Order: sequence, then structure tokens, then C-alpha cells
Amino acid sequence: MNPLTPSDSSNRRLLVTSALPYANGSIHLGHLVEYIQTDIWVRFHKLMGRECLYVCADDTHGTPIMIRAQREGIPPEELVARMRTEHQRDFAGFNIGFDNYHSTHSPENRALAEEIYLRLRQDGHIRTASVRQAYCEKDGMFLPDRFIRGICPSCGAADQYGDACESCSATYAPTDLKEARCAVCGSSPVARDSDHFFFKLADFETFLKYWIRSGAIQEQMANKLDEWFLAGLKDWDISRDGPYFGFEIPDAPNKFFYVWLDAPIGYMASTRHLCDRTGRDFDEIWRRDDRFEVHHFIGKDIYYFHTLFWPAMLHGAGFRLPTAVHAHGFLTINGQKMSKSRGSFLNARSYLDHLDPEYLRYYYAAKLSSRVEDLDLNLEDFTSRVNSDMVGKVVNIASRTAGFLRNRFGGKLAPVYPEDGGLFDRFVAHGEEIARHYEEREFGKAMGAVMRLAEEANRYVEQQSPWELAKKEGAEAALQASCSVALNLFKVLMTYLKPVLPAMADKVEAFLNVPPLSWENRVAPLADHEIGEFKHLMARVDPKKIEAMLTAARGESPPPPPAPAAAPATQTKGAAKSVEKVKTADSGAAKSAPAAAESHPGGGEIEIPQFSQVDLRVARIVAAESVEGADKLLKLTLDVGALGTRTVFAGIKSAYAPDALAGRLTVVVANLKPRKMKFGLSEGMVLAASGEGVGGLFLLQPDAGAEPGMRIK
RNA sequence: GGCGAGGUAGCUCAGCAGGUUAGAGCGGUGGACUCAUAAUCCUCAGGUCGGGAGUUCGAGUCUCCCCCUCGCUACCA
Repeated sequence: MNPLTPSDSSNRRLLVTSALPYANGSIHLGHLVEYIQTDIWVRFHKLMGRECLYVCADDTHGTPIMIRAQREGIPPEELVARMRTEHQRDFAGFNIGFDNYHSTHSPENRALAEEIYLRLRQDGHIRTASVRQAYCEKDGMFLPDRFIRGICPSCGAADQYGDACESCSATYAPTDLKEARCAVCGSSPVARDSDHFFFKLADFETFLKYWIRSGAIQEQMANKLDEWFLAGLKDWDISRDGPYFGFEIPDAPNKFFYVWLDAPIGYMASTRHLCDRTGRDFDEIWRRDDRFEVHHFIGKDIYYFHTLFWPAMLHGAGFRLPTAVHAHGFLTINGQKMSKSRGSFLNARSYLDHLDPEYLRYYYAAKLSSRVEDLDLNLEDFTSRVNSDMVGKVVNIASRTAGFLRNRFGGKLAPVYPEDGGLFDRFVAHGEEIARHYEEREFGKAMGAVMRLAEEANRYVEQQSPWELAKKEGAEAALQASCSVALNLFKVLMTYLKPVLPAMADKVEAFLNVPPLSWENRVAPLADHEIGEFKHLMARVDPKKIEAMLTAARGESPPPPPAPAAAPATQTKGAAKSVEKVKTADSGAAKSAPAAAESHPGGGEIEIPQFSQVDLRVARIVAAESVEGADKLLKLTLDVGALGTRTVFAGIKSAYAPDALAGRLTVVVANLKPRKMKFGLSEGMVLAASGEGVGGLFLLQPDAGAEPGMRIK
């Protein structure tokens, strides 16, 4: 038997977690893949009558939180509290049913982090070493790589992070960066030594090698981990110098636990909080492994924290190990990675403002498997799938038969469950297969099985033709019988869908006038029973609302303007590629076919507000010079009046000599997102005309009298 | 550059211990019906299974090479 699917025993007890969302950002649809996946799994186990505890918490520590709080002028505790409220509200909106939601900035977490650390230290798994790091004297703090910006030592690109160049992909130490600056205050950092604490991961190599092949993690993940073993396990730096928002390390003043040290411990802290609240025994869950299963659901991006550090920490500190770590892939939207700049970054809140959460729960369920695969949210597919499966197939069974029972029989089902040729029993029997799919996290297969049954139920109604029976004299019993059968089939299906659609299940329970549906009680058909009034169980997805959601999302972070025809044709290869992606994403989000939109980048109508998003300005070319190493680019220095001076790299060298440009006026896209190019930062785009197959490039120029900085509209 | 995942009908995906005419849902076509949220039921629609080579009596299904997409990573976890 697959170790990931423990044998079914009715007295299974489980603790289940989703990864802790970071308190620095909002919940988005990508996060929700995981929370919905976990929630469905948890609800399934509860539906089966098992004890299943679902805990989570906000992940609150680290430099990004500290700095953001500073910028907002509030204490980090306040920021963290606010984000937690927001997160919990979003989760509630999607019916994520945590049994406990806590915070890593909690006394429980501090106590457990200290306990684990001290235990590891006592057993010799912690060592100290001096580390040289960038230090900002003005801010009085060490700077993580991401908080250092400077010029890439390899290619000279400006404004790069301290660890790697986004322009040329070079990697380096922060100390190699030219003209390094603190990302917070802009001053130059200095190198400074400091003692750090390291967790000696290599002490656990043998144990880990065994554990990752024990069936606790997916094979794909285990394969990837082999790479790390091959490279050799390195000690893990678990301390940070103050100021740092986190927990101070025992016996080490002004040293704090690195955020990733105490984050997974948050699973335990939340458990403890739950136990204290409900009188359960924490030790029974986390200090021994024969009472509870412990399952972590995570994204594939954080697998090494959960499959190397985390089990090693637990093992070293004398706690139990997770029963399993389940990783899922990333979300794409219309085939593309979610992206703020492409306007496809959908927050949980934006979705909830326009659409029913149950749509998304079903759609994700229909596409989720146990494998580590990315999941694509294709919005057209989303609409047709939800509408046809949920409304057309499932809800329809009830909606087409409830009326007869209500109008002709006062809502009464047949006094005895009618002869149905074994249909009901087969529906019940399919529960075993569906349960197995749920258990194995093959939700897509589970949904497929349910839909096949829904089709069968509709076929049954078709064959019985209650609307014919309703017209026939003396066919009352047959009419009542066929509708009773259909509704009983519907009830079984809703039981199967309850983990995915808790809100609809509630409505159905009210409609059928029955106690909460459970896996066990699905076997008993309803007879001699009065149902309630049938009301709409689910509205169809309205494509207009999807459009509204996308528009709103774009409004939150305006995308680059639609590619003007005169975009400089010469950019680096990588940059050109990015521009194309932007186009594809935009056309994909619109209702026109992507292929058609791509072949006519200028096609498709837009509204004035969209056009107004492009800030076109008159600019005077103050200076123009050729760029060393670039054969098509000219570096232009532009005077844009009140907007100041801009540097723009334009691909017009083939048509203009630098000397001929100085002093003349032209048009610039002033709000184009600055693009890092190999030769420096380009802060806009000048407009020029060019024709397909026709040579030449013609820079736009306003009539005499225009002044630099004037808005063009 | 390294590693991982993937490229199957218009769309979303199954299939893969190699074996009869490659499947499903949606969309599309034609028909039926009118109870139902223009839902449902029946029928049809024929995609060189990314390209090439190989193994085999026989390959989406195995091997090798190549192309493309996505992601991670780049002696820094």
C-alpha cells in the first residue's frame, strides 16, 4: 500500500496544515490553490467522520515586515495584526475552515522555538561562526541581499539586487556590487563582521536520506532533493542581528531567530493554541507519532524548508516527524504566471468582490491532482466548466424535479423508496471510488466521477419523462416516484461534492430538509419525507463579472500601455521577449482569441480611459549619444519639463545621427515602466513611425510652439 | 548553464506494465424534448498524439537526438 494513503480506519486522527502566508502581502488566487486543496481534503476527512484538525497562522517575522512597518510609521506588531485580520477575512470568504488560525508572533511560538533551539544546542547541532555582511550605519542594521541595490559588477546594469543581476543573470556577493546603496535610506553600506548561529544540517544527512524515501513525500520531490544531497548539505544560518522583527535567541542578546526558523514552528504553535483552547493534549499530537497523522500542504517553492530543515529540526529536538508533506504546483492565469505588470495579478479580495468562491473551489478541485503540477486558471474554461458541470448537470437534477413534488405532492417524497433498477445503490457504491480519489488528493478524478454520475441522473430523468407523467391520468405514483429517485440521486451527489462546495451543501440540506450530509448517511434514501422549497443553489458565472474583476485588478496596478506601433525595435533579446509576453497576457485576458490579437497588435478597440493611461509628453532631446556595444541604440537625454530629465534608450541609430537629434522636440511615453537594459535604465520610450518592409524610421515631432512636458491627449 | 515539469482534437485534460478503428468534458454540427438557471437527451464531428531516428511483429506509450513552453537554480539554501 502506498504510504501516502494510510489504510482506512474509522478512528484515524489527523492534523493538517497549509503553509503560513507571509504578513507582508495579501492573499491572492495563487495562495488559494493551496488553501482550497487543503480545505477540501480536511472537509473530506471530517465528512468521513474522522477527527481532523486544520491549523494555520500568519508568518510575521523578518526584515521585510520590519521595514514596511517603519515606512508606514507603525510598530510591526500593528502591521502584523492588521494583515492577519485581512488574511482571515479573505480565507473566510473562500470558506477555508481552519480549526485554528494563529500567528508566529505569539507566546506559544516563542516558547516552542526556544525549546527546539535549546534542545538542538544542547545536543551539539548548533555552531557559531563569524559572517561578514553589508551593514548600513545610518539605519544601524545589517542588510539582507535584497535590501542592497547597486551596479552589476559584471554587465554594469544599474539598480540591481545584492545577490544577482536581473539583466545579465550574473551572481555575486553583495560586496562586489558597484556603488552599493542601502535600499532603505540610500547610503553606502560598509562591511561588518558578526557572529551567527548555524544549524548543522549535515548531522542529519543519513536520517534525511532515509526519510525522504520513506513515502512521506512525493517521488518528484525526493528526486529533486537528491540534488541537494549530491551538492552536500550545508549548515543553515538561523540567526539575524538586531534590529530584527522576531524572537531574540536565548543567551544571545540582540541576536534573533531567522524568520524561516520559527515559521514552520508556527504549525506547532497554532496546534498548541488550539489545544489550550479546547482542552486537547498537544503532546499527543506532536511528541508521539502513533495517535495523529500530521500532514503539511505546501507549494513546491518551499519544499526544501519542509523536507530538509524542518524534519531535521523536529528529529533533532525530539519531536515527531510529519506523516507526509504534499507539494502542489503554481497557478497560472490564462497560461501565464500571475503578474502585477500584466494585470493578471488577482487578489482574493478582487475575486470575492465579483464572483462566488464556490466557482473557484470547484474549478480548482476539477483540475487538482496529487502531482506537483502547475494549474492553469483559464477564465473562459472556468466559465464554461462551472456553468455546465455545476449548474447544467448537478443543480439541474434538483431544479427539474423539485417543482413537481412541490406542486403536485406538497413536497412529499414517495412513501417508500421506489424501484429504480439499482440506480441508487450504484450511486452509493461509487462513493468508494470517489473517497479513494479524495484520499489520494486526486480531486480532478473525484470530480470526473461525480460528473459522470450526474449525467447518468439526468439520463434517468429523461427516460422517466416526469413532464409526460404529469399529463397522464393515473400516473401520479410514477411521477412522484421518478422525482423522488432523482432527488435521492442528487442528495448522494451533493454528499460527494460537500468537501468542495460547503456553502451549496448547506443550501441543499435546507432544501432537502435533512440533517448535515455525511458520507455514512448517504446510503439511506429519503422516503416519506417532506422537502423544503427549492431555491436557486448557484447562479451561472457571468462573463461580465469576470471582465469587471479583471478591470478592477488592472486598476489596482495599471499594466503597461498597449504596445504603441513605434516601440523601438531594438531591445535586448530578453527585453523583447518580455514585451511579447505582456501582449499575450493582455489579449488572453480579453475575450478575443489570443492568436488573432497577436497577429494584429494594434487591432481591437479600446476605450478612452484605456488610452488615457498612456502618459504621452512632449520632450526635448537635450543630448543624444551612441552606446558602446549596442549597434542599434542611441542613448537620449530628454527634458520633459516638469517631469524632469529622463534617460531613454531608443532603437533609432539606423535612422538618426546623434548630432542631428540634439535640441529637437519629440514625443515620449512618460509613464512606461522603467526597463533595465544591458546598458542602463531606460525611463520611457520615444515614438517613431516605421512601415512593414519599408525602410526608414521617422521620429515624431510636435508642431512649433509645443513645450517640453506638455501632455499629449 | 544545471535541474524539474510539460508539449495528445478549437479549449481544459485522460490515456502511457507498448498491442484491435487514440479517449472524456466543454465548444461546434444535426436532431429530440420542453420538467429545468436557453438547462437536458441522442447523433456526428476524424487530432500525422512537438520534430527526427532507433528498439520491436507492433510505440502518444520504451531508447537517443533536436525544437518549443513553463518553473526552479546558478558553488549564496
